[in-house]
Amino acid sequence: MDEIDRTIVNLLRADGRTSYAELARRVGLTAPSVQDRVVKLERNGVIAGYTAVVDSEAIGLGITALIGIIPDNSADHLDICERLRAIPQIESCYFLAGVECYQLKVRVPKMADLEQLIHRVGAIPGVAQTRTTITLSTKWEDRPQPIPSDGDDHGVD
Amino acid sequence: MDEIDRTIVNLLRADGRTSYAELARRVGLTAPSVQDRVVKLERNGVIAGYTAVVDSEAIGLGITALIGIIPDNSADHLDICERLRAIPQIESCYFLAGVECYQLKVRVPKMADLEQLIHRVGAIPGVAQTRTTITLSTKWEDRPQPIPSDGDDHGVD
DNA sequence: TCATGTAGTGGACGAGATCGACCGGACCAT
DNA sequence: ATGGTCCGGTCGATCTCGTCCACTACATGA
Repeated sequence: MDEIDRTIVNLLRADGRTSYAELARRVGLTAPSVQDRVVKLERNGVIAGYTAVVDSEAIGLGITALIGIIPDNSADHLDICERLRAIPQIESCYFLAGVECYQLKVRVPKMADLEQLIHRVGAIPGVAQTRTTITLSTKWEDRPQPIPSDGDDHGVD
Repeated sequence: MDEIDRTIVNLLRADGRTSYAELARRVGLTAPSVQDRVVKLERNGVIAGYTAVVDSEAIGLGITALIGIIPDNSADHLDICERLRAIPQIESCYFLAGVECYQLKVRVPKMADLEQLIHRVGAIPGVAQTRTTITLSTKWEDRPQPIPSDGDDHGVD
């Protein structure tokens, strides 16, 4: 994970379809060696994959909400987690240090779908209470920040 | 936005580097017509871009936190938003319906950076209070859900 | 009936991806 | 010092892919 790797990762975060040839020109290497580095970054888990960034409103998922979950004492977190994962509308799921020990980011087409979703989450065994907040607007989302160059490889070779 | 477009978008969300030739094979068209569709999806804003999915821990951003902002009465939201945007560690920013009218998702290398960040956000004029929650683990994040096929193009041609 | 617009096909050509062979410096043990 | 080995890179050949353009099929509407 040297300076060149960081540059490659930053370029691929800015445009995930950048060709190896273009990356090579940017970092001053040839295409095969850039490809070699990218393959290694993928194998090491630094690059987990590539995805198209889609406007959720344009595909009919106009409503975004955050749902906090307060568990009861009997909560089996493996089970809760599994049941949450089975709900496709939950795009993100964080385990938090706080009373609300999960926060979900969900997207649905209509308010009725959100209501149904809240009921479904609330019905999961071990969930004592949920607290839902509608997002009025998304100012920005998943903006890549520059990779810190503190030299440490953080355990990933 | 027909069934083929939805398939293309789903394929590109699953792997943003899928070639036009491969997409063409999957949807039963030729590469040029698939490219034509993708270009239109990009122009219409359905596909906003492409990005590499990076493991934040592997690049030294091991700490994720959620920061809620409670504004005071004098809050100038355009100004707040602009100042928040200038902080690179804030990866996402939602405007919410609630007492905490913003929620930020931030990533930093170390706790000391988080502390500094909280002070910086708290010092923004119009911010009365912040409430920070550390994420102990990310169960999953930005999982793409199938595009609802309700036929409506949602105003985007 | 005939223009017109839309979406797709097929071919051609340049660019990119990918593989194997080779090169040179760093490191290590003899 | 010498030679072996590993690592990362380059070079060249080949195959695939991207991209442009001309042509076709089909639905729409005057």
